[in-house]
Amino acid sequence: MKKTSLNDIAQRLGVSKTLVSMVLNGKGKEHRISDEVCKKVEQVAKELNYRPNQLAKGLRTGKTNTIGLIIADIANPFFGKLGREIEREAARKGYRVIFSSSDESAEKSQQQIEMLMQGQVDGFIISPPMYSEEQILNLARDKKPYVLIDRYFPEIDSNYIIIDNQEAAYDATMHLVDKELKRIAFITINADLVNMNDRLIGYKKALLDSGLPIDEALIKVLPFSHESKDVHNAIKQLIRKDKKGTDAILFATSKVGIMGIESLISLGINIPDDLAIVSFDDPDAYKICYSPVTVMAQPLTEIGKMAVQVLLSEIKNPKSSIKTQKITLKTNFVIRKSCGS
Amino acid sequence: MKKTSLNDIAQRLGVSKTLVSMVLNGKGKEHRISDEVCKKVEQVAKELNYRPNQLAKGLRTGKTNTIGLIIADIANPFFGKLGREIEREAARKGYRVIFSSSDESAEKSQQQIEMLMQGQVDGFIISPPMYSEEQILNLARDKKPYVLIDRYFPEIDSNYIIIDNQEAAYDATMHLVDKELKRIAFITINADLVNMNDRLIGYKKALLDSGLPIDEALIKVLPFSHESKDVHNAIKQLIRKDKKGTDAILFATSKVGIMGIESLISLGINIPDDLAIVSFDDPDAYKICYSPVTVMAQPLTEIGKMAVQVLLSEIKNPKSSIKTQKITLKTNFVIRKSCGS
DNA sequence: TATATTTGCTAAACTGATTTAGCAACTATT
DNA sequence: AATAGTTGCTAAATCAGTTTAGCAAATATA
Repeated sequence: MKKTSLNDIAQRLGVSKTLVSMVLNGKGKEHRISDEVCKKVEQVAKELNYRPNQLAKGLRTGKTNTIGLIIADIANPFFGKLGREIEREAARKGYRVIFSSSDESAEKSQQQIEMLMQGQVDGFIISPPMYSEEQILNLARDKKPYVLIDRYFPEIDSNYIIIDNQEAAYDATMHLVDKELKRIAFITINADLVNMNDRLIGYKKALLDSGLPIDEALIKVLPFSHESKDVHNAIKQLIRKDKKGTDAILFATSKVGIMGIESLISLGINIPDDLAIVSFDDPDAYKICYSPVTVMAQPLTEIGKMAVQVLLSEIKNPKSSIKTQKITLKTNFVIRKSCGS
Repeated sequence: MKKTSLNDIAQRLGVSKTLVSMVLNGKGKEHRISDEVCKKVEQVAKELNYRPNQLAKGLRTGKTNTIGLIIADIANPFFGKLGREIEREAARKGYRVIFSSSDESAEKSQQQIEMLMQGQVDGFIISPPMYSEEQILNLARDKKPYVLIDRYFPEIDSNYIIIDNQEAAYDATMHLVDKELKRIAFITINADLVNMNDRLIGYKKALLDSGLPIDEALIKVLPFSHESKDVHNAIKQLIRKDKKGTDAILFATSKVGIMGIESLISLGINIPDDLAIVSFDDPDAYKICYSPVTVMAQPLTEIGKMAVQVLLSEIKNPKSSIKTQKITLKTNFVIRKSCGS
């Protein structure tokens, strides 16, 4: 049972495949094909269960209706949820999505972009790893539509959808300040990424605006490829009894936060009585902690939708690439028990 | 800056594109192309940064080096992690992965399969939703390679990779029995899927083998599209003080388990003192509960690897479709605090 | 020396669609 | 009646590769 092609339909009806193609693309009227013939073509197409070969179509038209999505790790719930939203919106617009996890490695992301550049995707949605500026510039040079998400490169004029990281960190910190907490720690990762930087800036700004000192001992920058033990060490340093101690911790990512809570539990620290915590992102895990975690949740549905929309607008109207779309969304602050309600 | 094609290379060297194609596919020797020419071709290809157009290649060869993955929901950490493993193994073998979330809907899965059947994937890895037997049979009829994961249809002879759900549920239940817990509840979902059925069977079998009665009041079958409130109601019924109460709960999925724990927390139930719990699957959330959850973890890396390997073996050697590969893997029982000890 | 084989390469067909250019046959206009 | 325009359709080019069949020249064999 071979797949039916345009030619099969054409031959069966004794017409040209040109005609069949036109009719099935809804251009029958436009090309003045008689109604009678149009109907016959459509009927036979249905009968033979015709599905156009997307490869042939793509080869000829240069469009594949496929989006390449490059994120850090699809197993990370943050990217999983974001990926789902992107998939959903793309499907709504008739697009498929190819996922690739870059593990935050510029090298892998480079390989993946190259692989997908070989005529298989119409554009990219990318959460670019550190030091991948070159790749992004290459995309622009090759006139391949793309949108960055989660972070961007300030020195590159590109489309992007991000959240206001500075403001989010500022608000989260201020919430802790308002609870009369004085020694507020910040645990983040050593990533040379604009979003991480902005979170640090927001945190510091909030302290400054509140007249609190910025104590470098309270700012823990974990190695980029951080593991449980790195977080555990940082936390042990923060809660050392002989030092002045810590009243609260702001976690820069949920990955760090989850490890952090694991660590705090193992140390017998009571949240929020001994220590208040607030974290970026909102994984399920935070809802079933003994003290559910107050979070700065990202509007994943919005981000996904906007990313697809911006990308498609660029795919469909390449001239618009003159003016890039830079979109900053608001976060949702969700107050739970972890910072003392 | 147009993309360079085979022809560009051929013209620049004054040779045929046939030759260039042969050389770049490593068939220079085989076709007795002189070493000198081979070298020149390779050099120019590198110079012009030549990347073959995969659409053209796919059109001619009928191979796309792409796998279609259809799962319930990529935002669900279970499928996220599994997807990641599949992606990893596929990449290792030079394959890309197109993800599609079916939301456990046969209709959506049908649409997605159809979409991807249009010449874009070489084969499928599918976690088939209920009542999608027809689609699977169609795949077989169209001679499209595929592998089922997580569940399968007993009446269809197909490749699949699953875990031993009966044994897993049996062991989990037995662990609770060994703790001298008598009234062991089972919360599952109303899914007409072989994996869910097997879990129920394993649970019942363990009770029988232990001489414990099977009390239907302890078996809560939630609606298929279950929400928090469904779980909450089930749990309220289980712990009603006027009834005999419940000593332990076995959750059939982590989605149910997470909602269940949320519910138990809100009701002020202490785990494991008031109630022991064990769950299938092992999301991050279970590690940072107040009482980290004892789980029956699935070997996701194994499942992903095997799925890709079985699929590729079938893609590369279609005759082997005579004998299907049915693989059942062992689960890992991870004992944590949630069931005492 | 004549024939057979090997070497090194190419032309053309093919995959399955879209798109351009254009051809009959018929109708309308002058 | 001659010209112009419309209607309804098709042939062929095109996208960028792979693959088949085969050719001329060089070399080997009888």
